[in-house]
Amino acid sequence: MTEMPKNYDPAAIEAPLFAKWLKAGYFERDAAGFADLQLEPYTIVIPPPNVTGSLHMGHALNNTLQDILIRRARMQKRPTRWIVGTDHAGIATQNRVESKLAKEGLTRFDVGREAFVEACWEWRELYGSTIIEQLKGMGCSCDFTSEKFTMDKNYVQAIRKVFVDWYHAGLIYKGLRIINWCPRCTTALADDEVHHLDVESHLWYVKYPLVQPVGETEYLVVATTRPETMLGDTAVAVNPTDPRYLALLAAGAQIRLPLMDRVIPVVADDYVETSFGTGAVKVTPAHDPNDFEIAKRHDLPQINIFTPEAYINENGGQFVGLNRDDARLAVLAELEALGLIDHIEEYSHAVGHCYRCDTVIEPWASEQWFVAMADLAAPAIEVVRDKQVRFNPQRWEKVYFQWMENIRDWCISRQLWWGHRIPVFYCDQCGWQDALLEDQSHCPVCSAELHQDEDVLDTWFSSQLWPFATYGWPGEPEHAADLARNYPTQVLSTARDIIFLWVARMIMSSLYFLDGSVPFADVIIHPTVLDRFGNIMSKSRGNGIDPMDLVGEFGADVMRFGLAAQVTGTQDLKFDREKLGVYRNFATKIHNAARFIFMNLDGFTAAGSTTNTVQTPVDKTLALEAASAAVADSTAVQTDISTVQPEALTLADRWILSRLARLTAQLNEQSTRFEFGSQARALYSFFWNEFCDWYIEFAKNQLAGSPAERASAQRNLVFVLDQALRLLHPMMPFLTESIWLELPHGDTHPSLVVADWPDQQQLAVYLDDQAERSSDLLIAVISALRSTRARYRISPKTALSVSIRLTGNDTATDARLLTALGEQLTSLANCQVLELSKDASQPEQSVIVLADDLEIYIVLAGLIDFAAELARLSKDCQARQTDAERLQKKLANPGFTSKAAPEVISKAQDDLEKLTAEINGLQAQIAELQ
RNA sequence: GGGCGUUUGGCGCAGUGGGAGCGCGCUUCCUUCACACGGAAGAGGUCGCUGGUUCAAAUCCAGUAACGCCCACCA
Repeated sequence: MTEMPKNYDPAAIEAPLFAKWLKAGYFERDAAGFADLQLEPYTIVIPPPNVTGSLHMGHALNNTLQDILIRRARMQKRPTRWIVGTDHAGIATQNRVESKLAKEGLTRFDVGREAFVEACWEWRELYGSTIIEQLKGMGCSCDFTSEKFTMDKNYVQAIRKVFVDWYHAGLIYKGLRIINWCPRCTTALADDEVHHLDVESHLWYVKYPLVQPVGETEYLVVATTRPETMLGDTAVAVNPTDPRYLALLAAGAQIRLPLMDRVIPVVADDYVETSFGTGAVKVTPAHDPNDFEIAKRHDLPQINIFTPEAYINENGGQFVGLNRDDARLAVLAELEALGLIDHIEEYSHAVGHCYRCDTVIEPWASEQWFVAMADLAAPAIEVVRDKQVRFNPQRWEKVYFQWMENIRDWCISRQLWWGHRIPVFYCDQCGWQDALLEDQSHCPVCSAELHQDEDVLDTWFSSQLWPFATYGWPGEPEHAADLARNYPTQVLSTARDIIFLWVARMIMSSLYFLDGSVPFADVIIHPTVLDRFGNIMSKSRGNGIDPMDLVGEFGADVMRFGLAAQVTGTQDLKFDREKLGVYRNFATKIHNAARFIFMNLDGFTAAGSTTNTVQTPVDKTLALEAASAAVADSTAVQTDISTVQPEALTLADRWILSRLARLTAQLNEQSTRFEFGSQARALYSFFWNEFCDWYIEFAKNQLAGSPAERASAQRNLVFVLDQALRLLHPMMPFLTESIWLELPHGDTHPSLVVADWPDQQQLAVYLDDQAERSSDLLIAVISALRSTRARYRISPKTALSVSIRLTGNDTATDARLLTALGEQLTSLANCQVLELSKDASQPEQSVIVLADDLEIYIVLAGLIDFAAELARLSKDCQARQTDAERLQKKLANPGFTSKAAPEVISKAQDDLEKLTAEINGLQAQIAELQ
């Protein structure tokens, strides 16, 4: 590879690489034979996106995180599978197809149920793969060979089994309740499918005349936010203890309901708060859940005044045919005309909206199917309490508990056509009814024709089975072994708004149907992706960003890394596309580091590098203890990570290898806690600030040195790059693969996708505190020289002389380390070292720069600006004096010396001593300059 | 009404008991043979506020303010 362009071009490499990976079968369970079948399988089920959907930023983030986990597990050789598929999304899909029909002037009723469902399937065939293709575009390594769908054949069987079992266990029942009705979707919704939004409205105080005045009282005033529902009022309720109404109650007062001319009672009910409004509540049993309960207690009739589309029906007298908004205006106008509006207050309250179409929900009395939740919830609470299922971050378990402990029965019937039809069959002849696993046409009792329930099930009723229905459950026995080996899955990653809708229900159904096993060990609740101002991204705000646009502009790797890097445990993610520029720069940096290495590999082959002839250390003065010995022993590092063996010959080599070992350990540790942001930052700073900024610079000297030095530098550059690419691969799969395939690492794996994850244990032999110390010393000296040059505008071409006085605790070691780095000092800072010892003296005409454990004297004969230098020294001295005073005060404090940890005290003492010496030195120099 | 989260340099964020870090932006210098999507050197913060615990608080506790999110049937 000789002609690498300066900039990384993702568009050119991503699609072909992905196609190659797919063709090779790397994403399938046994990863084309590379997985170690002895290891525990690693499975994630994707939260199935809606077939109607296209990728949004939340998906982009969520699927990035899952792919990071999956790719890493795959490189660790666990049998890995990321199960992918789509959700039939009852309401959403039905809405799409209905609006398509509407364009032809048709409704679903015009075409009929069968043809409509057929149209839904066609729609899915046409558009259902959009989001799957987008996942591929992001580089997601799902097992695309067996895509699942929540209406697959076996899935239908799963649904029926669950329904029938629960029905026969008495957990599913039908009942007349006030449910949430969406008049646009014309279906019932579950409580958690309703979004409550605060709406600025009014509280209307309406006079309800008594049939017979009680004393002076001729009417009651009721307060309401929904005056139009008065058409369905069947009582007025007051609190039985309310002194204002005791006389009325005693007299058995009755109301003549305005506009409807209906006589309704005044009832006493504890539900009524005396402090709100007038303490008198109009009771509309068919359109309010509380009123429904009051009506049950007082045996009041229910009058439904709405059609399914929320128009006033025939029970609404003169207002029949009006929609609910017009009805409100008309009712108010009429009441006003009759002088029955007492007064009006501004009032803001929460109003339910459909989570699919945003229409205002109508509480509606209706017969629906429910799941009794209490018995299912109890064990599901337990498994989270005893950590069989862990929430990450943990605080989300509180949200889960809160909901589960107050759980209400789940309305599962939907008045839709697209979905799993409720498998309950009725006989009109004899009244027989049952839930059946297989369709049946005739009554087993009287042989009359049966008919099936018209409703379909809530989409979440099928989604809850996703972790095991995707394994073919209950299609035993062929899937039983698969399920036994691979269940539970490892991780479920999702957004927080889905904890109730989905996560909780998967846990409950899994516990019930899979012998008490949980569906996954860890739940990751990832941050919400907000726009750059911190607003939720939404269609109505128009502030959404299409992830595929980002992939087009920056490449999938940059988007993935950028998203992962911004994940924290506590904050939502304010996403600014401009910020991706940072990560594009990082990708370019990686690209160019690789480019540099490729340009310097003349004469290098991986095969040549595998001869374990370790070169004699270049600097023999460095009889460096442990690390060198360990590395010289060729058995210390196995050859199955990469066949290129590094050589820790110089301090720089030892340093970068030590840092690499530390990074690997750190990533492994953070990964267990799902800390994606800190992993990304660790990778970023290792690669850029350590590998590129320093190691590659060090290596340039070695590359220009003897053939032995050059060969050693080459193999170390290849080794570290190879390892870094492995560590980066889960986050940036394309870029890393494109480089890795060209790199002569000697590894025979055909792709980084199935190569080995760096082995923390094997790398641990490179941990080397001394080498890390050496880089601190070197960097301190180089920085001192560079900043001095900058201050006095001294050209980098002007060679400088320095003397270094060592002031640390182990000056012998420091001297040795710095001596060994002399060559690096010369080339990176263009200087020569005059003296290096604990007794070094300050040369004539030099400036002093202090660093940790070093006093650096830089000879600047004829170059010093005395005024500037004096100012700088004074400032430096002052800062140190402030620190010294603080330490003196601290050490003089008996509380500190008696209570603080001994090491903390001795550190403070050391620091003070050091500071005092430094201050003396600085003052001497200041005196000299003055 | 209840719960959760956030508040650290201009902006976006790390940092959980021993004297604050990163990226962007900003200032100055450098187009020298990986990278100007670059390199080098700098400036910039009394860690929302008040009180407490502690020898020691950005970090623990209490209170308070602002912002955000979730749950909740006062019409």
